[in-house]
Amino acid sequence: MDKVYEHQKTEKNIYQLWEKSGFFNPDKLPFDKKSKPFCIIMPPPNANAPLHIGHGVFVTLQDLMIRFQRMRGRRTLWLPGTDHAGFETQVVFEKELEKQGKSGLEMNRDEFYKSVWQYTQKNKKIVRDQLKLLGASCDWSREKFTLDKDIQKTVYQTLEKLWKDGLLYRGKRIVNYCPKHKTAFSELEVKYQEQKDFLYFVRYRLKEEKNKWITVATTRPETIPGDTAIAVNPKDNRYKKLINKIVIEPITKREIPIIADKDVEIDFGTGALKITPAHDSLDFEIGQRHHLETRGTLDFNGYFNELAGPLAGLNVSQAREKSITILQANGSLVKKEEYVHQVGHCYKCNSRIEPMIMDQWFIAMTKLLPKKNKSLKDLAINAVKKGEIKIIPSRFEKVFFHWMNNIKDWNISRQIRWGIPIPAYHCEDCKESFIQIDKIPKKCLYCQSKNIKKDTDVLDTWFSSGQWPYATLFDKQGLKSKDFKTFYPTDIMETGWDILFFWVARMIILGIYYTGKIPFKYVYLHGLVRDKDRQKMSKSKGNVIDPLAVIDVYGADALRMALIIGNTAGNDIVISEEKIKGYRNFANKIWNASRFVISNLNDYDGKKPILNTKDKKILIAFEKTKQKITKNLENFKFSLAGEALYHYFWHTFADKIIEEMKNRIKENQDKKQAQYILDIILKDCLKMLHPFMPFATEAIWQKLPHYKNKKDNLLIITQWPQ
RNA sequence: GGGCAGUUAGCUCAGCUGGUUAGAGCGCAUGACUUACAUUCAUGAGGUCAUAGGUUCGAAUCCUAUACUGCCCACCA
Repeated sequence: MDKVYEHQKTEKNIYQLWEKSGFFNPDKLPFDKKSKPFCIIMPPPNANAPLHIGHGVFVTLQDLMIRFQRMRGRRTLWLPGTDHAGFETQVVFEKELEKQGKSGLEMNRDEFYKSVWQYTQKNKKIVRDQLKLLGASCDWSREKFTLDKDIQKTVYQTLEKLWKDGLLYRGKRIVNYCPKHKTAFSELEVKYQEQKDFLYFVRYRLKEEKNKWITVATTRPETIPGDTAIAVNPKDNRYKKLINKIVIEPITKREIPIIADKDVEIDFGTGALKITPAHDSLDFEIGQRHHLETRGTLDFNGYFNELAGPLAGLNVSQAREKSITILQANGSLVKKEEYVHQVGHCYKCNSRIEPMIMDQWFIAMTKLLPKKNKSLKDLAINAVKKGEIKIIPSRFEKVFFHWMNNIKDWNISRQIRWGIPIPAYHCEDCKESFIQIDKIPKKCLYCQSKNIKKDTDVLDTWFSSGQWPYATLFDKQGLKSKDFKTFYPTDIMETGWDILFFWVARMIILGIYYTGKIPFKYVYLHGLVRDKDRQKMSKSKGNVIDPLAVIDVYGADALRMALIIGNTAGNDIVISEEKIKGYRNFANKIWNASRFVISNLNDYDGKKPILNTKDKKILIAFEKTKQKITKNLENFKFSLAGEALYHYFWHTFADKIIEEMKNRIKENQDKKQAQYILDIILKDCLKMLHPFMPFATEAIWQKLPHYKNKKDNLLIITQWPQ
């Protein structure tokens, strides 16, 4: 054995050794067929970029659980995959094109799709190689991509079921529209930011009485041409007499009514609210209640149209300036006040989100399922309430309930080109829309007209990844597939807390809805990785740690250990090069302690000698340590388990036990007992360290004298010390 | 506006179903090339566990306030 542990020499060979064994595949494990299965479906990384250090966290934690359970004799499946990541990938890809001086707009739809396809295939391969470098013991024979034919088929079947159950509808609603990306988003993709603006007080003259006015407060005077009413609270004594009167809108001089609605806050501004149903969600709601016209004055490129009168052709900020000028000139602007409020922005490009009315597909979250007294929302809430699904740490259950209780219908239409096309058709004659998944329809489902058009939108990427736990386990038999029967519900969903709503909640909803069963029993939420100054890692800050570079210098085991220790559920973790270096040293410590033990076992027969009290005490203390470590692992306390191992191995086993036995062996005092203790403890330590630091421990295991010539004797499937 | 978390050694954090002198890693100081390992070893310094009350025989750990810090959620125009 070398004097220093050299990971570069070892890691690749060891991974190949495992792969060749086939033991990543649960069907090939030499365990009893009746032994309990254990399954984690890997959260699919986006196939649009190499992995970053944050991915290292999930890979390490999941591989840790997987290896632990495999060693405990469970038929263990860790199913890998990648995500096409619709909008995200399109944005990344277009940036790449830009760098080359090209534009996605130059390509037609098919060309664009094909180019992005190739791009993701390339990245898929990179991601796969990186996962291997990290030591991920996942079953590559079951690898999936969210755009695989079978996955898409399942996604369509879920969509069709929702449609047939009346839970999928198309409707003109206010959506969050990004004028730069020209697509609508769900609530979750909107980032609210505090912004300093002005609150403009604008007066509208009453039609019948020349000198009477009603004043509203607005931050968006440019939307005045879209006003179709002024609303006041019916309880507001100031305005009671004005209800149902007509006023003149001050920019395009249209006549609009004053109406009464309970949602108007008496105390805010003047207590009178201008209603622009086409460009504000509350206004839209009020507009619906009062059957007001929706007057869309902004087009999808972010410019005002002819309905905006004098503002036509301007963008939002130009229109705002011009509207103020007009209002000032005709005496309608009473005053303006500085005003700080929250404004929605696109989470990607930070453009201001424009609430717009669009025809989109929505999933009804609160509508009752057929023949059931429950909605999709209820299904998810109940599963967590009843404890069928446990979220770790449990404080996130509160957050989950809060979000679920206030959930809105989910807009799953995206106006982009990369993704799973929505299998929907619109009839030009009767204006109805319908879903058809197997073949392209020739006629309208409702009026038999042949004048139908395909929907050009794609599905929100979370709609497909929301079905990941069952879609990945299905084969042609769907619910009856062997893998589905064996591994579903899966055991643990391990992911970051930042996608609890985006992803975890949707998996729970869709999983229970489609299969009738929960998708997983536990949700373990890890924290985000930060640098040593607690800063979020990002390329623009230049503080990113490239996992590959780290592995190259310090080894995958060191990186894994650094990502586990100090990492507790739901809390962000801090990582620095010094920390990784420390665990590189630990790997070397394990190597050298093992080297010493192995070199002193030449004349050891492996039989258990009679031990004196002192030696027995050493073994009893070790038993306790083993129990503590196992218990911590069972309870998701990975950091504590790792720390205990680290500390025991270095400061008890290496510093004390080896030192003592070294002398005894040298002086030939109770030598057999000394050898026995070293052998026993080393082996069990290697076993327990294996899920944390798989490469070094397996490499050492292969050098243990007793196993030199035996086939199949891999640490990866060795039984966990009891 | 609502909610959640954090505040423990110079730094990063454990510990928190209450119980002996409060722990780790890194850093620091001093001394060692002792044939498993200098990616090492030995020894050591360093904390009124944010503040103020309370419960208790006993609190870093439970309760109540307060102060910072961070995060999440929300259609007051």
